Amino acid sequence: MKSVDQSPEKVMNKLVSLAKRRGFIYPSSEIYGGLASCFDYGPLGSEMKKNIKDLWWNSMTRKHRNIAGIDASIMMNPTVWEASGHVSSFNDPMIDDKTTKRRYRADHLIENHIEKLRREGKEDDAHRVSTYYERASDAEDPNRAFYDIIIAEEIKAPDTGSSDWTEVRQFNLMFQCNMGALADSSGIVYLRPETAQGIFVNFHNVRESNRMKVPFGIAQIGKAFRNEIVKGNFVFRMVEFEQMEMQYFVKPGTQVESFEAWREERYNWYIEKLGIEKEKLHWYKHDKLAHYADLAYDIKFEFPFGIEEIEGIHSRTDFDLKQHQEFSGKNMEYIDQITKERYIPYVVETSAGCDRLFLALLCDAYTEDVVDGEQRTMLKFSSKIAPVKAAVLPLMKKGEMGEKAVRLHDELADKFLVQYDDAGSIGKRYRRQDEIGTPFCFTVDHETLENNTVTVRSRDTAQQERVSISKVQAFLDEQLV
RNA sequence: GCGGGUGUAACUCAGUUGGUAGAGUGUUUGCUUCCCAAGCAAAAUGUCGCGAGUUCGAGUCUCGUCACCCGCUCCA
Repeated sequence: MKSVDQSPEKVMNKLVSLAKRRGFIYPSSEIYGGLASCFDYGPLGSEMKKNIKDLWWNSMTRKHRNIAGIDASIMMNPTVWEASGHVSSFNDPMIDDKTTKRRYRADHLIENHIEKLRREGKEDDAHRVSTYYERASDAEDPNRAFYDIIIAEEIKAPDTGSSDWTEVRQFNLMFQCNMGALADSSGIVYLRPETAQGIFVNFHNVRESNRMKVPFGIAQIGKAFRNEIVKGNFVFRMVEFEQMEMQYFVKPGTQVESFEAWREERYNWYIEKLGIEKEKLHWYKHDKLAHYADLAYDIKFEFPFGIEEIEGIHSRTDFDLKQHQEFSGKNMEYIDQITKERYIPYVVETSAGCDRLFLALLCDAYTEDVVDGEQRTMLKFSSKIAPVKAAVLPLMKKGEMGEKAVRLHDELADKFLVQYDDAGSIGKRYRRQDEIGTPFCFTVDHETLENNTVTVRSRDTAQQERVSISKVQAFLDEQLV
């Protein structure tokens, strides 16, 4: 009964409006017109996100004796990002051609132009442009200066010959900010574009304090920031997002074996722990590898807008630790005390997008069906991730039913997130809970007053059974495992 | 980034040739003593995305801007 007959935009629109109406996700700073690609988690959203993170954290740290969790700072010594390659490989002045929609490095265009002039024997022109170019690089606004040269020299795109230029913009995926009161380059720090580096720089700290032996892992949940050019698809691609990452350090040569083991474990987590439909998960093998990787697979999910990545499992080799050894001058080797071997460990990374997973679960759970001839909207969350675990509803709010229901609610609230609702007809209250994915409703009714049992109404089937009021907590305990 | 579309109540939307803002749903309160969005009565909620301009007068026309959606493009 999934709404497969609906167009993708329809489903996404419904999800976005449901998410806002019921307090899962709001646009950020909405009263000021919002901010591109930023969203806030509301009361239900933040509870659900916490459930996701707790599940991940427990299965990745507590269930593994050789994995420890950390929470590194978002801002780090800027040299970290030089070592990781983030500064050098994505910090370029770019210019777009509006007609051909191609993008070029502005500095490359000018350098090529100078070379071309030399080849054509126009040494004077080449020298002149070259002088401008050198000055431009040191100018207060190099982008503007590059742009002025490109326009003045009528530089055209090398491949298309077109020259319908936009402004020159600095394209850096990292957000910069200034630490300290002075806004000069000396105080520049970055908001981390990935959480992984916080783990790598703490390799020895964690190994030492937790007496870790290879193979071991370090896990972390935290925010990362990317100044994306393309934003959109609700919370799928945000500039501020939360990663759930684990870096697993292994002996060189054993990385493939470890990689396969993690692939299997991570895939199964989605199906077994989160209850995502297997048919909606897909593997994607990277053919083009990032500079640090020797093997990379993504777990993708069938969103209404396409099949997109929710987790990457990458074999990162010893690239990161090696880089940090070189840039920091600190030895990043691991010493095996038994075999006396010394080596820089290889790393297998599992990196999941928390917000993407949130969205995947929302999409996966969205269901429209018919109960007694009436259409209903329901979020069929697994009970572990459902934000509200149960609702307590007095059939009638006045009198003894209301009092008993309040007592039951208060009792359950010690342990579970439960809602109390006495407004409107009982049917309407069930539908309210269906819409936010609450697995169970306990209704205090006439029979409760006679024999202290309540009606348990289950979300998925709308079926009812009776359970003793004293056993409600045990019932939930059992159902929510 | 480019092109197209959209923006009015919490949600979905209407709003005529420019003349002081509407509906349905939802929410709240009361009644109804209730097991799947029932009914009756009442109420609250609006920077008409934002800013300029034209006009005696702008939700409506013009320009700019922001946000979202679709397509393309890009993507460590």
